Amino acid sequence: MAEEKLTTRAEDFSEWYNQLVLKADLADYAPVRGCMVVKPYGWALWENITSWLDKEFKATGHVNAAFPTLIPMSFFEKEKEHVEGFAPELAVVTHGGGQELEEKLVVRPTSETIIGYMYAKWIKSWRDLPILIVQWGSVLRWEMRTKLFLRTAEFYWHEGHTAHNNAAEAKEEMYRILDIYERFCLEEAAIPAIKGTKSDTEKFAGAQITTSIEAMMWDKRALQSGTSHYFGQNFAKAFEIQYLDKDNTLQFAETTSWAISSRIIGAMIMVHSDDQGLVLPPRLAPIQAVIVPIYKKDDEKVKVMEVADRIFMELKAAGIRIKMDDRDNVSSGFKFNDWEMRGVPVRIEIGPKDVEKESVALARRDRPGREGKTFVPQVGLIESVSALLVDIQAALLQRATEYRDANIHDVTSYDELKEVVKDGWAFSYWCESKECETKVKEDSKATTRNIPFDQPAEEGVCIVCGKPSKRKVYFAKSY
RNA sequence: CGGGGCGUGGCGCAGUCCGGCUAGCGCGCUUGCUUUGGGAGCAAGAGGUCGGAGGUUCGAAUCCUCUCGCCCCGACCA
Repeated sequence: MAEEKLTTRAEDFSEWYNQLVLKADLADYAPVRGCMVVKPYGWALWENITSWLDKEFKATGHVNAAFPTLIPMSFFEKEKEHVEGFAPELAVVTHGGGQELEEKLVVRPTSETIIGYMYAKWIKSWRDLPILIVQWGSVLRWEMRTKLFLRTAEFYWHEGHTAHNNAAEAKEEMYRILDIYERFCLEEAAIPAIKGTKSDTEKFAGAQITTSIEAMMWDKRALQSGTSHYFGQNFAKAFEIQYLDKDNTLQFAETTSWAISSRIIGAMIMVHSDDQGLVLPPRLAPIQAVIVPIYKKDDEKVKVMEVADRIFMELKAAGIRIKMDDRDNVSSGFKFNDWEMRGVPVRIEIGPKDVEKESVALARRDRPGREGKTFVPQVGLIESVSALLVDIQAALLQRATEYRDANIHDVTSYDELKEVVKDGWAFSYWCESKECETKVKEDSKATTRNIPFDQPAEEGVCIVCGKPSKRKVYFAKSY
């Protein structure tokens, strides 16, 4: 329950975030270092996220399956870059049933290796391809510094793993998924994420190409909100995923993997929420509208509840995710603040005056306080609430888009770049060399986020070294 | 792993430097009455042995040693 005010974003953004997650009832700290408990309200939000994605994956031919949590240690040693990337953050099981294990087992930090192993077993012929499997579950990475949702030791996600019989199709798959992720961000989460390619230093351990969607948080830091990788034949060679092609030649498969994690909840918080608490996009909100009945005496209560109950049933029947707040032990003022803290998009207040006038008060969460309140007739309320939900969804996306665009700056000199990334993103030409990328990181703590797919027609020169450059990249401090 | 902070009823804290009598306070919780259109009021209650272990002492939340854990800031990452 939300008892008191939040630290404001301007005071201390990190503290604001920590308090918000707890007070909005999304998650709690678990008794294990770096781990979180996702509370029912947070999980309901996650379920709305996953069900949309699940539907999209199935619509594009993917199927779900489950692979084990424990992976033999030796699997990690088969792909050189992969093991180097993940070795520092592995949790290892050394004992089982009171005995020391002959081969240590790793708690999966990601499942490329064990799925690669299984694919090698399953794939024999070109007829077995493509194979398009998604696993929903959790993984564990021994993180040094953790934060609820954004970076926890254990986190929840889906990981898609596909195998194909040619590179073009595998790359197409990578881009197809990235498009789904982008649509999810735009249409569902109201986050204007930018699609692009990761630099060599930022790409996934073992990938040939890593693409990402990058979003700007309220504090203007970037958050990688989804990734899609093309592995070429790296994992196929490490795990011997081979098949006989139509011409009877032995070929290595081309594989991909991709993921969006529970971190996306952190992104939604940091993009939309305000000093009153959580703000959720209506399409994903577990509760889209809450009814707060207001009354003084018992005879008022009877009349108010009669109307409130009727409206509740009507809106519920219309498919709106609605909640009746009939708590008798807290004041209506408390309820207003409480539901604002929890980010419910629309609040419907029904009091004696509304019963009389056959109206209700509608309050929209994206404009907190009294400013967001309007009075509308009870007749046609389904339509007015539905329209308001659509309007809020659009307003959140628009506001986030304007904010993002206002804080991305085209820069043409290195000094300008260093200045801009202190409080925003810089967009500039870059020669794609590791040296220039490292220099920027050392000088300003900003890293390359991604090289967006949409590029200007003309070419330019690298912001750091001045050599000719064909593509522009985003530089920003990131989470 | 380095730096900082913190472990005292469910939550937030005071008390710790300068040991001492019944370990306080706010919020929350329970019960009752009055309240309810922007975080209600009064009254009566319940609830802790002070993160853990050892030590010093007549006496330890307080001093000493060890230990466990959490949070924040930096180097790695969805």
